[in-house]
Amino acid sequence: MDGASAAKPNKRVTITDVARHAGVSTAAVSKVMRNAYGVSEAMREKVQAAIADLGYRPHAAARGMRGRTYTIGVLLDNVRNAFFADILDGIRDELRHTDYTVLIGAAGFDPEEQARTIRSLVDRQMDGLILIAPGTPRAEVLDTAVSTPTVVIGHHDASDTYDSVVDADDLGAGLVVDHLVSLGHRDIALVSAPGTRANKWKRTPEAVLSEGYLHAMQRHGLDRFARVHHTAYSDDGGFKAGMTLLTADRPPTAVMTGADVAALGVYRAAHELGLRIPRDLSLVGYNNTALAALAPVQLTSVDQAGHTMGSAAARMLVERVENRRDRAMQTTMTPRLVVRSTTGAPQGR
Amino acid sequence: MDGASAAKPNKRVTITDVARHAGVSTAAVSKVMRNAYGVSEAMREKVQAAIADLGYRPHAAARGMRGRTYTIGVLLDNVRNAFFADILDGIRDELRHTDYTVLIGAAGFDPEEQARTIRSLVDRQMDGLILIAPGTPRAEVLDTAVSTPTVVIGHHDASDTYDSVVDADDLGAGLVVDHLVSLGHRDIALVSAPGTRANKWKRTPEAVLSEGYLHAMQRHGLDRFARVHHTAYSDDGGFKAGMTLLTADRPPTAVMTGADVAALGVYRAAHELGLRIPRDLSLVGYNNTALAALAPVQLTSVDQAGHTMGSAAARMLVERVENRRDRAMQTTMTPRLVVRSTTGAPQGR
DNA sequence: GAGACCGTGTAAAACGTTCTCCACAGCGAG
DNA sequence: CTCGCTGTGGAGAACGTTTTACACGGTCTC
Repeated sequence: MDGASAAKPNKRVTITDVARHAGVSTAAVSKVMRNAYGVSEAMREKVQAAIADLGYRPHAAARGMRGRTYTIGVLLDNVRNAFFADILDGIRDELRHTDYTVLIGAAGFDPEEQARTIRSLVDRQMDGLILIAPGTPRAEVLDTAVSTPTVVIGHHDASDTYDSVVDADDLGAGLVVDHLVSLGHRDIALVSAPGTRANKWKRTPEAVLSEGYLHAMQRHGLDRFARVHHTAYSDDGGFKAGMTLLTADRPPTAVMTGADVAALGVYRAAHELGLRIPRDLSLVGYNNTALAALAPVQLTSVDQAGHTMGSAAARMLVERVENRRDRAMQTTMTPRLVVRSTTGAPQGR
Repeated sequence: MDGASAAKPNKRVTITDVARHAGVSTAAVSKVMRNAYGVSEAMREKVQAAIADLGYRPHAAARGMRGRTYTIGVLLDNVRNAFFADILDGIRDELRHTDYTVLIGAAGFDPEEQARTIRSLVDRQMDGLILIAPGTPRAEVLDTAVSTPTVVIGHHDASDTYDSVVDADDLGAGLVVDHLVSLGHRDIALVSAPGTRANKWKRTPEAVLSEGYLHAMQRHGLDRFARVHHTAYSDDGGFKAGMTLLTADRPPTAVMTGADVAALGVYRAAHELGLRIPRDLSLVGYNNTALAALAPVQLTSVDQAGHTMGSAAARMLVERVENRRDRAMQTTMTPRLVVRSTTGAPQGR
């Protein structure tokens, strides 16, 4: 292979090296790399041979100074959420055979830190951004979207600046309520995320979910049973919510949650209180993550097609990056109920 | 005016703008930014005021052309592994109050794609790399480590080029075997990952784990019971392994696995075969991920202190990036057994 | 009082690309 | 023969930083 040039240590092969080796100008090499207009077949071949010979890889940072950087940045709050992993897979699969690389910024839940991460991505000259349910003020997102193509996943607030991909969470909530009602439940509680973020997102996934839940309860004439408990989407948050709900005067016979992991927290609470599932309590999660399907769990959940959402987001983003579309658009996915063994008919007690 | 070329409003604030605003040279501003030697107090204040005034943020790509980019790249195969999430948290916490940003490349399991991702990170001028159990040929890692400071997590193969952080997996295996033996088990099987990667890593985590297991079995005089089953670390892989092991002529009374998720697959197999845990089968995972602690699971597992491993890796990497150390080093963490309710005394059957 | 040295600041040369012009050659039309 | 067009290639100016090399004025030392 290249035993000869192995001697020189860490010297990168640059476009100039390629140009010299092929006996052409750097401009020509650049054109070939970007397959831009104005190169003859002969030129293309000559240059490509030189590129292969030298093992040239363009320096992304340098590219970023003038043109594209062929990098897509993804912001998410935490890597632990298996639903996000589905989205990421979708993004990756969509982009696999393109020149784009996906880099992930895991920012944590703190809005300020998320904002910092977004700025970092922009400073690093990402060609486009995919923000998964960002907690930063909407104004900031709008701001960065002006200069960097952006797709927001999760929040239903549309915009003419950024594109968005959402799941019809209201429909999802309806599916769950319908299912539970058809089993005979009437006292159905919802465990949702705290919607108190003072950041101008009006239609967060949790808000839309709650809305759908309330409408569905109303539709079934069960308004008076409706109650929403807000808590963090985590095992612990779910546990606390479960404890509160299940030790109330008139505990619900069914609990639906906005995230699988929270449902498992409720599960733990029920367990601790000596309630059996689904005999004494029916439990439904959301997102249908790998957790839900686990052997000892078998949680009824709502599938959001995270993979599809991810690939849709990636596709939309690339369209924008490559200037093939100049109007904002929204994509909405339809959720599907996956019934497993944590839901059943309520046993009178 | 036309809508097409509309709006290039967002002109970035550059170092030149700051320099002009402060009435100094760009070199001076640069020095202040990097707090380099040779600026008077007055100068520093003047420049910092200008920076604040204009909201200047250095352009990382441009920085990358000459100096640092203040970005650390992390390679991992899949985001789903909760253990990796712990490591990431550790990295993030360590770097939180520094100027560095962490970007994650999730490459999947294909070695070729992992290699491509590593190259991407290098091309994007990362200051340093943290590779979590990379599947790429060792030679390639050594190669990139020459030009970019690199920390390898997981593989026990040491090097004088890259730093490494590992868990004493052999000790971990010993802990598990000791625990199971003390409960009365003798027929203990290990479910490990396929070690057949032809990529020159001799001492992968799985290999060291198997080694530790075999030694421990030997130590207890249980050589003849020792058996290692290789499978992918996934729910499905664990299920298949469980099926094979548990339907054998002389099924083991205890199974330990190299990953929690695989243990849950075995759990599913046992469940399907009508075996109760821990009565008919004791089960131990590895990594003590959030999965293990889940209410319906309560899996005995080995804690690897992923958070600490991550922060150690980050600390070591920054030392290298900032040239505060020029010798390679290895850090080894000590594992700890966390006993939950999937292990118990074997019931003769 | 000459030289060496110090601390502070700047000018200008990189860094590796992209991209806008411009030059040139060949060719068809008038 | 000139003109204008077209298709191909290259020169060179950005892009926003860092860094080197040096200038300048002042102090210290002998």
